[in-house]
Amino acid sequence: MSRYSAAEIEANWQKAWDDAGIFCAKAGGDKPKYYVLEMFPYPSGRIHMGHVRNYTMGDVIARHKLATGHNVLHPMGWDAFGMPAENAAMAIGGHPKEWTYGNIADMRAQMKPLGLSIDWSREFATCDPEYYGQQQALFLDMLEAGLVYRKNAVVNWDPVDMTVLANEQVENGKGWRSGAEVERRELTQWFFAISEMAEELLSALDTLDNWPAKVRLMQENWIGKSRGLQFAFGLNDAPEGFDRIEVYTTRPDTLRGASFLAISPDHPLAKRLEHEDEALAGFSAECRKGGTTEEALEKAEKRGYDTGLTVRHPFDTAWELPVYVANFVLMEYGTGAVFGCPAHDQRDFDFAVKYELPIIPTFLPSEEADEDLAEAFVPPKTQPVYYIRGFAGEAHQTAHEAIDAAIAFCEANGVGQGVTKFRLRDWGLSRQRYWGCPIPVVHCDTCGVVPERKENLPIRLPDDVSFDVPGNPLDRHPTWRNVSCPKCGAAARRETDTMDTFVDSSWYYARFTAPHAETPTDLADAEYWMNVDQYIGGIEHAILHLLYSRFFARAMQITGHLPKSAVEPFDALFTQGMVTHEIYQTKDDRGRPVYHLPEDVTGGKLADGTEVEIIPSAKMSKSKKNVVDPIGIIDAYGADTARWFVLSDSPPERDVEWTAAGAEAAHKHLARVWRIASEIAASDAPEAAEADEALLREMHKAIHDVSTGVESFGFNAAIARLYAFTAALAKSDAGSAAKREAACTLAQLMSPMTPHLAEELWHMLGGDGLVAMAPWPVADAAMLVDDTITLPVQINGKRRTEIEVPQDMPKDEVEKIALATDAVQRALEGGQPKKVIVVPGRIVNVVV
RNA sequence: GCGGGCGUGAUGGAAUGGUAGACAUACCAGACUUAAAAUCUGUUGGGGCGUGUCCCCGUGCGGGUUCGAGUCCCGCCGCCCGCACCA
Repeated sequence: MSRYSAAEIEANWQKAWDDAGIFCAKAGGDKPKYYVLEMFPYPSGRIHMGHVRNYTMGDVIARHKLATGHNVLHPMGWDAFGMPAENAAMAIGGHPKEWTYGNIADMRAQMKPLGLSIDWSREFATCDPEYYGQQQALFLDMLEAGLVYRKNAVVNWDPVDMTVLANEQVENGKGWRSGAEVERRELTQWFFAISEMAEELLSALDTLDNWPAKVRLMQENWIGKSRGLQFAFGLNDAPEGFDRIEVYTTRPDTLRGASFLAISPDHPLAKRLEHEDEALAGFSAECRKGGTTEEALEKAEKRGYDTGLTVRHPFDTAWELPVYVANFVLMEYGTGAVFGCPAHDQRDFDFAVKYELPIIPTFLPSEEADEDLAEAFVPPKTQPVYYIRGFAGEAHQTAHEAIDAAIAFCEANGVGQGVTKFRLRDWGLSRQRYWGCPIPVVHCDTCGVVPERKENLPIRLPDDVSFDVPGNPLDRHPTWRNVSCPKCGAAARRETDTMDTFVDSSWYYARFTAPHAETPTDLADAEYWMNVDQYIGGIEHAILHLLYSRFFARAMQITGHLPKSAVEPFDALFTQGMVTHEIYQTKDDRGRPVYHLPEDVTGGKLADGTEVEIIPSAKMSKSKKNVVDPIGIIDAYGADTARWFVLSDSPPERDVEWTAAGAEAAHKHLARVWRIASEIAASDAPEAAEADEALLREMHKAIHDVSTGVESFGFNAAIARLYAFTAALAKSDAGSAAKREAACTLAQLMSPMTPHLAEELWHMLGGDGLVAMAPWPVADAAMLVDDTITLPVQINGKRRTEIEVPQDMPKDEVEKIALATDAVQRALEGGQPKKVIVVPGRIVNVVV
């Protein structure tokens, strides 16, 4: 071979790794274990650059850990249930199962050429009956433990996908997948009791030191803990059973400014009143119709319906407040009833103005401030305000202090009690879909809901289904649902709902530790491999997947499927950025945008010479046609080039822009490294003491910086160092022995990023065995510091000159030399310096 | 509205409070070549003259702390992300 040929090299070395079986993980042994996992892909059929970046990062970690003497687990699988398979079946015919397994085969074939250090023997798809059968077993155990239950609830119904969605899957009132406006329906559904663990899921966030603060914060906000007062208003002329209206408030300090009570149209009292009040029924119906999108809510007028009823203020039974049914009160949060304090909430203020209700301030910005407010006075959180109707007498207090005082006052006077509430709702898992894990229960007319017997698992999805009509094919299957009751043997019906696909991905990491176990997990294997030491994936899973997984890890502990040590599933989390690309656009004759693929654009022009408009980089998407296919890049340059490029340039947590020029440059560099190494392999230059020493120093600095970079997700910085080391090696006058040593080290340092080229270099230079298994080089601390160093000399904090001094020269001597320099002498003008700061090895600063 | 993050050359970006712009891209110049490609070498934040191991300015804007601030603090401006009729 006379030049770098990725195609030849990569296939060979992949085979060599396979033959040696070096990525096959076995529990046990003396080495410390290391479990690195990237979020497994949905088998859409094609890998994209985002996958390449994600899996390359994981691979760098995995290979580095392998080389540093760890027993590494690095598995891969498929998040294979879900809507797209059914949509494909509806659109192009065929069966979701065939579509999915076909896609998995295609994607596996596209992924293999990347040369990832994956233990493919552990591969599974969540749609394998062996996997979802164990998930059903897990479900039954959770059912027994009271972690899953059934209830009648108002749910989010996606009219396009014709299924229920979890709260987490509704974004701005629209289905996360279909984008359709979500409707409210009342259905009997299965729920995971995640809200029972709210406090634990919240407080344990503090232990996740190696998670991005942003993700922890997002989860904290999602769990939404609040402290407030729950109390009741007494209702005058109450219908039976409604003499007390429960209210929850986080601002009990404003209770003396209350001027009305507002209840949700879905509040039991409102529903009761509807029967006798037609106008109210009409009002409520209209409220329910309104959309829940951000825009709709923004525009929607805050409206109320005066029920004519009144409540008594808890502090003064003679003080009566009107009761409204209002369109802005949610039944889902708190108690479905709120008191309005117009003085300190703009919405309540507007409401009060509209319905001519009193505006009573409880506090003011200062003692001098006017009590007549032109708008609501919302106090700053941390600054004290002047309470005129407070609970600690008239006082300057922060809202925080006042709230505590109010709760204490109310509790002491028997008006309600302080309570903690969470925003987190239970996770509805029922989906009215075919391509998901069947919920293993049976409905019996006499026994009710009966869990399946474990020996009947897996409850397999039937193959003979059709998708010619919308809805759930399981529901209309002629025989599948007809079963006998596991308890009494009478004719019964199988549950036709399947599980939310987020269930599948909530425990797969645990299954990887023993993918063929006859139970969901094997405790010994789980004990050995868990927790995942490093998890890598997109920030888009910050809430849903990661919160559900944290819940499942706990649930699996309770049901005995994970050891006590595995409370949190993921010890460290890294969220990587996206791969973006410029968008190329022209306009058609009606002025509508037409997008063009990057490969069709050269120098800003199409093949026919038409200029394209270049729109700034954005996430690669089919609709904008700014997609670069990894397969094309691997064919043209090889996997190592693609891997090198996605790691260079941008820090891994940020987006990286894919450019043709950048990919080409990456390839040029790899070719250069190959050339330099082959020259070194062929040369027999004599030793050159000084140059040899200089090169070895460079080498040890590179070892240090690359090791640090790889360990701290500073891949771009590690690569920058490798560029510099390569340049130093190319320029060096060292003898061939020293050069060979340096080149071998270069191969080792490059091996996590460009494993195939690294093996080739290693082999070419006479390295022993596989570089993948060679012990990672260790930097010699003595070689990291030069004997003489260049110290910058500042005058009044500005760099003016520099001095060469021995590395270990005492401070006072360094100071003398610095003061003797021309620049300092000039600045001193014969006088004495006011102060001299010498930071050893860093800098000298002379203050004149 | 609430919460968080970011702002550095033409571009992506580097910089434990210690030489701002590493490394790469792009551009320009040179070597090799009949020529191009490939390869190699060099220059490139702005300005000034006195062309120097020179001086001034420079990390969104304004202030502060410090011997020293891209980095820490306060206040603005801009962009991005998350949450949101949450009581």
